[in-house]
Amino acid sequence: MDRLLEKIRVRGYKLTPKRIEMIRILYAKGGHFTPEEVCALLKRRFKKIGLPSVYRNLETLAECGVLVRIHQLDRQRHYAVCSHQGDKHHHHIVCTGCNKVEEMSECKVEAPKKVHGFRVLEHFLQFQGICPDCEIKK
Amino acid sequence: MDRLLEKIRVRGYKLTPKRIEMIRILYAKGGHFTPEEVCALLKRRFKKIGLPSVYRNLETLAECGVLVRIHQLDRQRHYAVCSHQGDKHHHHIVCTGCNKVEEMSECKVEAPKKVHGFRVLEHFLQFQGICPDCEIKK
DNA sequence: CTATATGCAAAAACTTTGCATAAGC
DNA sequence: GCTTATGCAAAGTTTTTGCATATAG
Repeated sequence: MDRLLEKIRVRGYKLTPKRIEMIRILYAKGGHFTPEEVCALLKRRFKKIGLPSVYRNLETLAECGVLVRIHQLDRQRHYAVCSHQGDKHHHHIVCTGCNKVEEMSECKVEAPKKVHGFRVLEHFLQFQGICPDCEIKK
Repeated sequence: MDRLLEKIRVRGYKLTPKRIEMIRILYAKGGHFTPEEVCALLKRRFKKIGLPSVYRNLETLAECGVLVRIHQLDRQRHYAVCSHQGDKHHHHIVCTGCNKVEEMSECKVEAPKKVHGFRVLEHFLQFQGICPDCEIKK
C-alpha cells in the first residue's frame, strides 16, 4: 500500500484523502469497479464527492500505475488496483463470478518479433476464470 | 466473402444490402472502424442510413462472428472483419500506423488450467505493431 | 405474408470541461 | 504561497430505445 502511494508522490501528484481512500477501497475489495461504483463507495466516507473527481482520479492513478483498466464487454470503464512489484510487464485474471482481479506473476506470451510482416510492439492479454471462492459457492 | 454471408443466413438474420455493404467495406479496407466511420462510409452508397442501424448491425454481425471488436484506448467501439476459417480460436494484430488488422493463424497462449487458484475459462489477446506498408513509409 | 430490419426522433448513459474555491506540500 | 485537486453545473459524446414503415425470405 505504501509502495502504491509512493508511486503517486514520485510523479508530483498530491496524496489527497480521496485518492488514498480510492486505492484503499479497491485494494480491500480486490475487484474491478466502474467510476459510478467507486463514487458510490466513496460517498460512504465523504459527503461531498462528485463523479468528475472520480473520473479524474481514476485516470491519474492509472497513469501512475497504481490502477489498471480492466476490459469488460459492457460500455463502462473498469479499474482495479495493480500492486505488482517493480512495474514488471504482466497480465491479470478476472473472476467472472465476483469480479475479483489477480495479477499473474509474469508474462508468458511468446511475443513473436514478426507476424504477417508486422513488427510486433506490444500486446494486451487478459484472462477470465472462476476464483476459488466462487468455485466453492457453486 | 460468401462464407461470411453464410454465417449470417445460418443464424436466421437477413442479408440486407446494408449488411452486405458493411462487410464489403470493412473487408476491402482491412482495418478497424468506429460506428461513426462505418456510417460515413455507408452514406456514400446509401442516402438514407442512420447511426442506430449501424450500431445494431455491427452488433449483429459481431454476434455472427463476421466482425470482431478491436480494443483501443479511446472510448469508441472499433470493429474489423474476422474472416478466419472454421471459427478456430485466434487473435489479431493491429497496426498502430494505419489500423490494419490481420488475423493470426493460431493461438499460442499457453493457457494454464489454474492460476492463483482460478479455473481459467477464456482469454483475450491482442497485438499491436507496425505493418509492412507503414514500415516502408517511415 | 410474416418476421426481421430500418429511419428518424428522442432519450439515456457515460464522460469531459470550465471555473471558482479548497487544500496539499 | 504556489500548484494541484475538488465540487458543482453544464455541456459534449457515444449509444440505445420506441415506433411506424419498409423489405427479405
